[in-house]
Amino acid sequence: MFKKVLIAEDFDIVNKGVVTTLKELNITNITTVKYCDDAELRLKKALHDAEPFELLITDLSFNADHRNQKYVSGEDLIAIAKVIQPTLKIIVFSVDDRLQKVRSLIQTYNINGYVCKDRYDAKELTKAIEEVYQNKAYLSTKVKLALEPKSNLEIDDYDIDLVKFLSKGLLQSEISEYLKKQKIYPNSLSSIEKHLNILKIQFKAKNAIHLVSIFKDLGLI
Amino acid sequence: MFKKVLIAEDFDIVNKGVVTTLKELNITNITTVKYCDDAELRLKKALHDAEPFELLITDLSFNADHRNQKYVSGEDLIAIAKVIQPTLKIIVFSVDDRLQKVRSLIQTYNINGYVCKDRYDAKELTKAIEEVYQNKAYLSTKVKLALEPKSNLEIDDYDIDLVKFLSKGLLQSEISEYLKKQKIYPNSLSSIEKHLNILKIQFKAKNAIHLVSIFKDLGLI
DNA sequence: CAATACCTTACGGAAATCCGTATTTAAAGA
DNA sequence: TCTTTAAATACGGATTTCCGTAAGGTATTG
Repeated sequence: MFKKVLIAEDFDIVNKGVVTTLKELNITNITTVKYCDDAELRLKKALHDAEPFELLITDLSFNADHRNQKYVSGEDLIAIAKVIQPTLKIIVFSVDDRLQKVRSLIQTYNINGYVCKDRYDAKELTKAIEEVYQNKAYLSTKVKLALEPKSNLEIDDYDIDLVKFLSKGLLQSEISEYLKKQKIYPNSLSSIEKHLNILKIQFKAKNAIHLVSIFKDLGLI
Repeated sequence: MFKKVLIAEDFDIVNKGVVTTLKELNITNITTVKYCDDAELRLKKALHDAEPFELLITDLSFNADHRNQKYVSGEDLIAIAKVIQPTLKIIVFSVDDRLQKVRSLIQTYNINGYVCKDRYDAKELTKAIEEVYQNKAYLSTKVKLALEPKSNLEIDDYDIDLVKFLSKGLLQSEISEYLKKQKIYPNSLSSIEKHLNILKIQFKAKNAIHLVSIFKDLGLI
């Protein structure tokens, strides 16, 4: 079993829960950090001391607070971790169950496991650690479909961003301007209208306000 | 210290974290449930066996799954718990940090503590348990302001309803129609526009979508 | 390579909103 | 009762969204 594990998770209580779960697996050398920046330091130091971590378990979202941080998300952390120590095994542990997100993490960073925070997450986390230790990949049942071909019900980040812009009060014309500046396509007003319209149909929203409201309720934005 | 505690929390890992925290307080008689309905049964049984729980620590939101539930939220659970056992101490443990929510829980159910899931939540939860044991109330620093007198920024129910209607996708003209049917005044389209406009200025919202978004973030709707 | 399917973009008219101004109504005070 | 003040309503024009149609571009497939 893994000997040395790093946990990056901002909530105290979740940290405790993960530690308890690891101890049940007889893993004793456990380090926990509440900030991604701390995780980077720990990874570097361990490597420098020739006692590298074997596994990183990380959350995706970290609440911002008074401490100014270089890396603000689990994704940032994963990116830098893979640079520091390419062989490091990584399991993501997050409430986020969007297939799109999972898929992109697998494709971009080649993460080894993805466990959703959920009713039976302790069991799944345990299983994930065991599987990853045996060089297998592990995905929570909730996101197993991530590797399947895309379903047409899925919303991609582009569409989520559109709704997010709306929720911040931008006009559709302003969104178009912004996307053009960022060279993100499609960016015509017409396309934005169309995408939003499709979303409205998919989510049975009566209008843009309703759509934003639904997205907020679903936690998509 | 409390002898017998019930924890209602759907996520495994958080459950483990809370249990670990309680054990550090030398509380040994701990029951955890993942569904509100189970919590109700446990409370009733304990009372019937003349070994009632002294403290309930409950989350507010519970993910829905295949199991059909009578009580779907922590608030539902608190309501029924207070009926079953009015003397039960209750601490809410939630990520929700909306003052409006906290205030309403205190006023409606007279809960004893409210701890926000956050970076230092284990410490706060510990503190909350100790304080509540001494018959004091405890609120996380994040939501301490909930008990302060209402600021003049707070808005009346009429205005909140307007924004709520918007969030459900009603047109301003439809809202006007509805209010006329209900004989609620003011109900002219013009007045509705004006009220919404004042709200937009108060909350620095760029447009109606933004306003709804802000209201949702503040937990006003 | 042609047929097709799909996506982006463009355009125009209808509907809804935003916003300023003016008028009416209701409440409050002298 | 008469003024004063504030709120509710009415109205019009500008802006934005909504929605259908159509043209152009690109990738897929037989």
